[in-house]
Amino acid sequence: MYAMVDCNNFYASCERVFNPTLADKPVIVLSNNDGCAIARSDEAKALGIEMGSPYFMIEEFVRSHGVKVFSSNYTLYGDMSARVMETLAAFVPRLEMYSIDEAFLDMHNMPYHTLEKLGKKIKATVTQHTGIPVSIGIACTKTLAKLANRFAKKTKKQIGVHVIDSDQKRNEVLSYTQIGDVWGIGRQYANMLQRNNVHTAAEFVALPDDFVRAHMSVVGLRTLYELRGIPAIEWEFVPPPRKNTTTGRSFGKILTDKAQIEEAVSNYAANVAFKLRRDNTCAQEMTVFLHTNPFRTEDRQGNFAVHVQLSTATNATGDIIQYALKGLNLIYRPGFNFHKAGVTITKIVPETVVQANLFETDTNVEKKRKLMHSFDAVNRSFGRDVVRFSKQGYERKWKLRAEHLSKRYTTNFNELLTIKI
DNA sequence: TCTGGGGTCCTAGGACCC
DNA sequence: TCTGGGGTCCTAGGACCC
Repeated sequence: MYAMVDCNNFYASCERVFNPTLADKPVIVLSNNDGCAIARSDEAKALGIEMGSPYFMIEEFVRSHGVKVFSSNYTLYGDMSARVMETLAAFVPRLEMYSIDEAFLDMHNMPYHTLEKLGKKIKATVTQHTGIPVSIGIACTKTLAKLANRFAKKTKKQIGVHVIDSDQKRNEVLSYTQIGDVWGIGRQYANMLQRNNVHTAAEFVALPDDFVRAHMSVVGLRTLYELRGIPAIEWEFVPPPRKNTTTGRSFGKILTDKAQIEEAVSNYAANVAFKLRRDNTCAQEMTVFLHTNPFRTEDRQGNFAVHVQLSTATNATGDIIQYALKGLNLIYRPGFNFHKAGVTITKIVPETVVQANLFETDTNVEKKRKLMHSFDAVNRSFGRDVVRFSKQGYERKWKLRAEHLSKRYTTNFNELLTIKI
């Protein structure tokens, strides 16, 4: 059996933990650049604020309804996530962290009649340890556990736990679940299925295998089996190595000036280099991209990208910045209103492979590695990037907006929660 | 003025090889 | 009538997830 544990309205819940006055108030959390609403408390959902609503469109509404607004504070959410995961891990032999706010728990060998009770215990303990409310679904496949989780959230809010341990309970959840709410079935497939008179998960499981294979490939077939109670999606207790990694962002405002774009791209490159070092990997190939804003229909549009081969795989910030700027130089055109840029590492290799390369000609490799090690250590100790490369600049005209940022309560000594007594 | 960011997997089709 | 057959590798595009 699989338990799917999912934090309710995770980002909004994190903000509430450190500000109890928000307890029953509508709360939303905005995406990078304060662009869209990406997390909403139940109260905010009840007001009709949709997932992904552009903030500038709902700003008036939000103000007049007393909705509390936060910019994304990923440092805080990441740390809270680690605390939730740590709590969950104590209950089971193995756990798969599926996303920042979700985990599958291995409930293998646990007697059916104890599952509901255990679920409740897990939920209560997470609340006690972290203050984050969770919902739990338990079933014999991952996809059914996901559905059970959603069922618990929607129909058993107070209990927050639902176990599918019989055909009757499985049928109940399948009939309840709209086809588009099934894990693995997105908007395109939901539309296609509805055109074929399939509206619920129960109707979906009755489809012939051939139909699903033909219209939804083997991925759809896996979902079909999973809903029938046959496990078809493997455990991933150890996350597989990344195949690519991106740092790309919208600028805080439109940029046309090459020097400013270079500064932004240098910072994205530095960030990507940091991620590589954190994972003990190096970049072998990268893509640099530069986009205009598709919403500004009055502007001339252009999406430019170039693929860059690195002569030697590296994760040194200086090297990565150099390659990224070389790429940028190839794609930059004057006369466009640029809005977003980024660096994607498209071929990642383990650090150890690079070190073992007999044909390595760059004698500075070891020196650079030590330099970057100290570089990271210093920045880590300050909790921000105090040591920087000159190309990263200090003007930061491209910088993101974050006008509603909460504090990093759990990871920065200068931002601890203070209580007046 | 203002519309997020970061991933994965599968398939079809073309290039190329013997 | 009848235009080989069987592979591999790569890429672009489309679908999905949070």
